[in-house]
Amino acid sequence: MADVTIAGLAREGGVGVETVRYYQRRGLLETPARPEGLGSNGGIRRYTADDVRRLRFIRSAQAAGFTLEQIGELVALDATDDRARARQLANERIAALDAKIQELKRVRASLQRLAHECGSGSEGPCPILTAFDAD
Amino acid sequence: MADVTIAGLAREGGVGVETVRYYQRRGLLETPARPEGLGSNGGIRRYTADDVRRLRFIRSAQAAGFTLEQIGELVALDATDDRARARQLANERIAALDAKIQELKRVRASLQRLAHECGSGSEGPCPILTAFDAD
DNA sequence: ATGGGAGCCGTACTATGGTACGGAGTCAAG
DNA sequence: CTTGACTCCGTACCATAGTACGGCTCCCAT
Repeated sequence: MADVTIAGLAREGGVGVETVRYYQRRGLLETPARPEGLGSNGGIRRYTADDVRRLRFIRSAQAAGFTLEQIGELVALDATDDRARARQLANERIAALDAKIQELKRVRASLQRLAHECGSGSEGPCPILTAFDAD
Repeated sequence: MADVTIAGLAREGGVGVETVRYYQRRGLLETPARPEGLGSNGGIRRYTADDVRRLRFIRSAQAAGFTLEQIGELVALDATDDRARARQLANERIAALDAKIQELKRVRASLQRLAHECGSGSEGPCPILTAFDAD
């Protein structure tokens, strides 16, 4: 993959240009040096496959429930060899994910019950407000 | 359960007083009339078990991923008998939950792999930035 | 009778994660 | 040689979901 401009990077990462800039401001992505001097395209920054990888990492990590602040730590960590810290962060997140998954399953069951109760018959209100009562 | 003041309601719902007020402003909770006239406690509003139920519903629905706006619709819906709409909202959310649960499981697996790779050996960085690459 | 804690209310501020805007420079095509 | 697309940069604005603040009233205990 040839180096790309910020728009290309954004496209590869599935985000908008402004979001890339925002991540740069947050320190999650680096801002490559502007090529200066003659013969340079008007100082347009170029991004590498590495930047794309980083950006995709950010999106996945977000999906995993990390905040941008935590992601910043992870990104920084990648350059170090503090395996213990990396493991710790991962394990904390796994525990949080497990809890979250359980919770989502519970509410899913409640919604299923609600949909079912609202599905049979066709009169009167269905008990929305009590939908989660057995949780 | 005797009727309670706003602080009691908040306590029962596991939220702060300010949050209750916020929900009232959003129209998710009703603001009971202030008892006026002599013999009334200085116009302090009282909340019922029904309000507590409502508040708890809001919290559960939030956990289910509904936004406050959607929750507003659900609460309003409870008073009607539009079963179809209620079912629709529930089913949409179930689908979204299923997707979310799958996604969380995927990233969980990635994190597990990351933790594992960072766990064996104790030298060099672990490949944080590629942790999600197989997703 | 007085001081503290609740309640009431409006308004302002916060955090998170973006999204938009305006001006200036630069490049390529028509 | 102008038009349009894109970059760069700073700054401002947005939505969501709260959280805090200050001023006022009121009741109860000391």
